[in-house]
Amino acid sequence: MKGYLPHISYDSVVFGFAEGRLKILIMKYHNTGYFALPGGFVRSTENLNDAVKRGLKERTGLDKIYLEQFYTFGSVERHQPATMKTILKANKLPLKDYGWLAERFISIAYYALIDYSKVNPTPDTLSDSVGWYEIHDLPELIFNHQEIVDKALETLRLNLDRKLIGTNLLPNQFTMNELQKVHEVIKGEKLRRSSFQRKILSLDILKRHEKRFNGKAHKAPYLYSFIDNKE
Amino acid sequence: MKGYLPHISYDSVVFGFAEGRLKILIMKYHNTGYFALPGGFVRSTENLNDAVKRGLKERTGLDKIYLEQFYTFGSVERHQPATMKTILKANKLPLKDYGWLAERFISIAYYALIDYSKVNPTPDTLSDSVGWYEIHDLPELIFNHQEIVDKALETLRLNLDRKLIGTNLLPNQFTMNELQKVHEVIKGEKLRRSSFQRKILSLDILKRHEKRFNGKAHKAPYLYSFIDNKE
DNA sequence: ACCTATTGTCTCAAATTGCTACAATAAAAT
DNA sequence: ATTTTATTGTAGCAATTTGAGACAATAGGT
Repeated sequence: MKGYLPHISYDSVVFGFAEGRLKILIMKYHNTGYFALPGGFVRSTENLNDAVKRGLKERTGLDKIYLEQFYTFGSVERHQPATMKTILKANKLPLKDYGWLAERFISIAYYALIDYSKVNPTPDTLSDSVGWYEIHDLPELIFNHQEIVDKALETLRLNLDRKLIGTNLLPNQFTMNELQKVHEVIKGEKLRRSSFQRKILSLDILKRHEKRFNGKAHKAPYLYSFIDNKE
Repeated sequence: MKGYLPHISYDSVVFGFAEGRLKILIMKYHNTGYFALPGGFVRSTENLNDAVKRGLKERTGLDKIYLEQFYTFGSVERHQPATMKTILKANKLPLKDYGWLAERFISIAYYALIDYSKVNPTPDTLSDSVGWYEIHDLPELIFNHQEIVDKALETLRLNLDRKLIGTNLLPNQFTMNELQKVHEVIKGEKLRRSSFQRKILSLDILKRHEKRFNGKAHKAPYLYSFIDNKE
């Protein structure tokens, strides 16, 4: 317990984009072979959203993260005390102090969109690694974490056009082609180059910068950045 | 405590449609003048979703309800122990047994869509009335319940076209005009009759029945019902 | 028999999207 | 220096969807 709200946790699906693929952060627990989403708990006098931000800062080193709550998982089937007891034992943590971790939790799930290149994945005390995994090639995850990932991707897909969030997965400046690839990998389908470009530009949310000369033997693309406020 | 998960509650925004208006169920607490959304708590071995269904069944008498979770509110500002203590005092409930109600709660919010004509609003032990209020003409609500209502309506608006849910607010059979009014009142804008009709019919989700003769001096409209499964 | 309000549907204009084509161009190849 | 190659920016037209109005059909009143 020690200052945290009992039975309440959060899980986060941290999306990054690299090598043309959509990736998420997965933790591996010490000496168990168990894989899980990064998660945490809420202090007794802490805002839920702040708790999640705090946890993400610890795991990624990033401060201002695009973050969205998408579902709260509250089924009793989620509760698998044996799994958590195995993890505690592998970490030599006494049940008397840490047994509360093996109780039932209702977990609020968030997804985050971050610039892959800026992240410095940092394990916590229970885990010996935090790493990037391609979203369609994940190891087996504990509890219902695979379900959480699936729902995160589904929600991201639905929100992609409504909110203008693809840019959160890219560096400050990016080419139209990179943005299109982000959209394609989230939607899981190829998009027409000319239609995509026309659509995005008509939204008036991008600022055009100088070209990027990348040494390739063809016309150099313009760089764009996302315009936040436009009054 | 007594078998419930501490610090966890749910709130429900129950939508109904009557007199061309969108309404929701609001409870009034005994002897206090406090108004609130219908809510409740989760038993230690109960699915979150089942807890909400159980509560709605008690308040409305309905069994199969269209229900959707839309957000979990976890800010500390929600916590206003003085308000809850006033309610307990007005109900002559001793703090020693019921003080847990005045602690901090993280609340999972759901909205429900129901057939207004089928509901039988039933108060619980703390409240002396449950009644329908037009969504844009609510009394002042406790805690952050107004924020919850606002977010429920916003989510309903976003889901209206994506999911095919307008029919859940109407009786089994309804006219195209009634369905259009439901859409208009949720979106907060007038819709074109011919475009609306064309759009809805093209979805192939409605079955046409006989006409409804309502004694008015004009052409009688067809009745429709929602088709669930179509293979 | 005519009038009135509403319904179901058609039509054409306007806007959006799908798809192809083509000139521009950065650097490698000749 | 010229040609070649891969990619980019954008124009143009077809196909589709949506907006807006019009009109015949009709249930019941006058």
